Amino acid sequence: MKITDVASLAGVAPMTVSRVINTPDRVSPATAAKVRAAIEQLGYVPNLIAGGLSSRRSRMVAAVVPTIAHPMFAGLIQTFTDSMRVAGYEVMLSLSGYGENDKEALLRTLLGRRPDALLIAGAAHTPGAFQMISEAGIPVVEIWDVSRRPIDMLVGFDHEDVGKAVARFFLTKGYTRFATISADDPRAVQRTHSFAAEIARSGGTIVGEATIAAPSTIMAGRKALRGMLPALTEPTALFCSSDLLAFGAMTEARFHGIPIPERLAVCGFGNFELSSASEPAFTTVNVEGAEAGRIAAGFLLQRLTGNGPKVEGHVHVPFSILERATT
Amino acid sequence: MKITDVASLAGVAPMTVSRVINTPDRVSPATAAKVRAAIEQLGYVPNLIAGGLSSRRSRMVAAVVPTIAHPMFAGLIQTFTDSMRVAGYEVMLSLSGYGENDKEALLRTLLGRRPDALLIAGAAHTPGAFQMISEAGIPVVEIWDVSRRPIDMLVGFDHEDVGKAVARFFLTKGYTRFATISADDPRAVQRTHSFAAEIARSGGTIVGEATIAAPSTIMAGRKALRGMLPALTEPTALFCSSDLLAFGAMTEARFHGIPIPERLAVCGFGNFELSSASEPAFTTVNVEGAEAGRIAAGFLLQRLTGNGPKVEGHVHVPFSILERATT
DNA sequence: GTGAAAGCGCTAACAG
DNA sequence: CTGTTAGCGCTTTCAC
Repeated sequence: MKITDVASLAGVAPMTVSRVINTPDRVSPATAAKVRAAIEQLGYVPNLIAGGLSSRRSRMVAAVVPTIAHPMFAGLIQTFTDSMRVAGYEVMLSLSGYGENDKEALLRTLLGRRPDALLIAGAAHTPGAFQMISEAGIPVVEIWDVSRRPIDMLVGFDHEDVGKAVARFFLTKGYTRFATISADDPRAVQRTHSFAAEIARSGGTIVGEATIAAPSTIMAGRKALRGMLPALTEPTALFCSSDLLAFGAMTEARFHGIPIPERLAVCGFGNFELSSASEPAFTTVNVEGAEAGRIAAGFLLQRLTGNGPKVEGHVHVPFSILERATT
Repeated sequence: MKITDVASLAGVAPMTVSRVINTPDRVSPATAAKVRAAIEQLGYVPNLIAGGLSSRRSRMVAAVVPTIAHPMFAGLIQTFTDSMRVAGYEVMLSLSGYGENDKEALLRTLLGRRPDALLIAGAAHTPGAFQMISEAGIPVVEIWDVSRRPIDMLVGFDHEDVGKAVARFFLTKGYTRFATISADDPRAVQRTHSFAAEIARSGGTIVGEATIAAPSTIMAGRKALRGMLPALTEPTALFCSSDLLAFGAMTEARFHGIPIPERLAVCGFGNFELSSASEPAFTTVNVEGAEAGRIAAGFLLQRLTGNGPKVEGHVHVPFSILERATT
């Protein structure tokens, strides 16, 4: 079933059918109705592959994120997809995982489908990946990470700022002993190191440090806390690189009769539903993923529709510490 | 940068470049090396759009699932994507949400890109959707739900069997009073109704029934349990349509001093990490999503590679009740 | 093992 | 407002 079939049934030229589908304003209502009837009758589904080849616009954008299990990414992808869809672009979602192993191969097949734009998380691109993206000649938004040298546009936040802010938050509350549980992915490590550095700068003591292999799980949090049990004889403030780790740590702490927050204060990261809905609700860092998705879509659309000047998109997404019952 | 550029740099015909990329066996090693050098030098990324139009094979399959927040779907998509990728197919993932509102529009744009195959969750297709899928002329696997009349192939399980199995499980343990908390999506309702029917058939009493709007959340579980507090004066067995609801219910119950499992036995659904890693770990129903993904990919690939007879794929995915500390 | 010609289904560009 | 012509970049098919 192709456009010529519809055209001959409706008694018009193929180009007119194309116009009815893509630019209905430029067709008289009468012929449009005829064409639509033919489309309906034949169950015609336009071949976007052919259309894309001809127009050099795929009406599709590629999005690469490590996971959407994280609420920040889930929210981001949700609003990004919604915003792009409204503007007539479909989002092709690829989950890259946290390993950077075959990202170049992934990019090759992705770019081979000639997306009109690219959203990509994590700025740790290999030189090859960097070059492929640059040479694709499409607008690019990098998210999640504040890179030293963005390829094009950027919507992110500084992970070091987060670690520092949590440290200051704890210090202001008067804590002097601290511990961390962190996944080993680069961003989590950045947050954790920055936290530790700020603590050290202020004369605090780190009494426990645990690192677990990404991705974070509740069980990993439980196990990590079990390992630092001996250090928790005096009041300690714990910063976890994920709410899952924080929840696991709290679960294990309660299991061992450690009072929260009296003996163990806890702050997580991510604002998972778990952080607000479990008992006690725990303090965490919230990053506005949904807002980031909207901003990223806005940047790309501004380029794609070509209105106005070439924007130099570069935005820091706000984050905030949500204080709850564990600090 | 196109295939003719590579061809002229390598001093061969475009067709030879195409062969080096797609069927390297049919090219002499010497010319292949020349061509590969040219590809490398130019940073050539083949245009899969053009290739797809010409060959009528997009090397892409579309997958439609309501969400990947659910571990069953997450596992399914993971193994499905891996299996297809190994066979040379990219997966285009679309999240449809639980509403069936604009599924037809979604399908139209999806099928417009001419995927070579389709994986689709939930069998509640509108007549229009059903027709579009049938007429696409590609292999289709429906998952998650055992439909009355599958479009093509099917990998699923019977939600009514799950409800019944959980009812029998509770009955065998000697419970006589029961309650349910269920999301209002069709599959959850099926499980819950089947559970209630089996309980009624065996003379048990349903002392509480709560329905919440999908998607399930921990908070909704807490709130639902709060509403049935007056009914929980005697030992009761609770079946929740999701582990999130079950965790919420348990959290609220403990908050009100209701002993688990003495006064409230709990069984969830989904085998989220929460069910095994929280304290106490709770009983739940596990569905082998990962296995389902592998099976679905196998079905599709058997059709796509065209080896052997036309399979009539129709499989029930196994589920099991994982008994833990709450029953 | 390699090349030449033709065309996949659609739309840009230009006429009328 | 509608139609015609000429490709988009690749692969199929057939020759050599």
